[in-house]
Amino acid sequence: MAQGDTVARILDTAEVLFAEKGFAETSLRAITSKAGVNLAAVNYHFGSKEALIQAVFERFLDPFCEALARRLDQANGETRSLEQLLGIVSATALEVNQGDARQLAIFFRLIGLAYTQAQGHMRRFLRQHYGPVFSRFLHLLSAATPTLTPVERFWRVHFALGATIFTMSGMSSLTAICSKDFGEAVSPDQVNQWLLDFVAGGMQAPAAAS
Amino acid sequence: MAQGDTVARILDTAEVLFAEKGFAETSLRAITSKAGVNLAAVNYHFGSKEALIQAVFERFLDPFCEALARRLDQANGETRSLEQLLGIVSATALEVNQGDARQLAIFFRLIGLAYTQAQGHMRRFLRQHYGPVFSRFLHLLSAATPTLTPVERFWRVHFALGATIFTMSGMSSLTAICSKDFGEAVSPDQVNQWLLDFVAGGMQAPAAAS
DNA sequence: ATACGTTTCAAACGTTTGTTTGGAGTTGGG
DNA sequence: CCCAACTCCAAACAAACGTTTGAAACGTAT
Repeated sequence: MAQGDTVARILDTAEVLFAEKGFAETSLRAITSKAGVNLAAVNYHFGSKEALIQAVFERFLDPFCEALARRLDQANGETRSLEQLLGIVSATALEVNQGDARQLAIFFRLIGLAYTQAQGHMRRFLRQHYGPVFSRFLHLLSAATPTLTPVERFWRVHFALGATIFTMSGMSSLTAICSKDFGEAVSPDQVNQWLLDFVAGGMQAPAAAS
Repeated sequence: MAQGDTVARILDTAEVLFAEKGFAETSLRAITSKAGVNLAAVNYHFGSKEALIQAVFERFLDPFCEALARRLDQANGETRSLEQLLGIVSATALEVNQGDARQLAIFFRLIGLAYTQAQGHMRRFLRQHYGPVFSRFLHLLSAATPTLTPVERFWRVHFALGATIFTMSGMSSLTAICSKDFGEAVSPDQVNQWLLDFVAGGMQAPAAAS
């Protein structure tokens, strides 16, 4: 057993198991035994299970938000279409996961879990740490969808978030079903492109007369 | 305490608590104490916690699928546009929940949980019981979106599912944020209409040249 | 009134959970 | 060389979990 970085081994294993089964369904014993470290290591290095969960999120969300901010800076001043803006987010997600499909699925699955399983402290943590970047993106999005009212845009953003998170977090099982039913394997890049088409179409859809 | 229907009281309470916190995070003690029944009542009437979860799903999914099939029958033969088809599903969801916004949120939250937290037996149960209705809807959807390839339609359906489930399941907290940020309260019906616009736009979006 | 099937109840069952403990290894500077 | 700081580990901790038990309470037909 390669000793040394117990912390990294715990984070690696916890990330995978959390993505697979959720937070409550993943015990510290499952994590530590699979990681090959002692049970007490989690409480020693992180303090508690909650702190471990936060550490897992920080490790993959910090680089993502930094990379996103960098790309937004880089494309600053240029006139950006909605497609360009969505493409930046997509490219950032691919960049921080180095194009690894498995890790990309974990990435989105964790984000989805944060949204659906987060109780109280987790939501506060996310908003405090990553609120500013999200606000900045929202501001740019406003410029790219000038015909929408703020309220309508608010809701469409969440529709788009739902489509993205939901699909990407279930990517592995969905691609399996897809190739079984249609006999053709689709690449994550292809799905990603289709998702961009869908979201762009939805964001720009005309408001129906009520 | 109104005695008599312990089973219904357990189902009512479990439904709410499951929707709030998920399956694993909701203990039988929390359910039974809030329902005002004895702890052993769950195992006596349902057999196990798993069986209780399935019973909760049956109770709200059976009426929904029956109502959906009825409406699809009723509109049979007519040429149906995509908007009409989506409207039928939406109207069915509203019908079985009697327009109650709170119950509608619970409805979608449970469906979302079934998708994201379901492990093995639950997926099989859902597919066995409700697969046929879903297949039938898919067939009608194919007719309404003739320009899409089967594979592309498959994925766009899941994008739409994600947008719907994700949004509706978080409806209560989202409407709270919305009214806080924009000062105006939006009705669930309004959100529902906006969602239909978004999904229709996404489903009919042109495929981008890669 | 008696007997019977059903339902409710308090209490305990054995597991599993997150967390804590005290001592054994390991490492690097005085 | 030795002390101090850090890390690891087997073991135990209290608490919470789903489940089971046996008796009490109930309504109903005999």
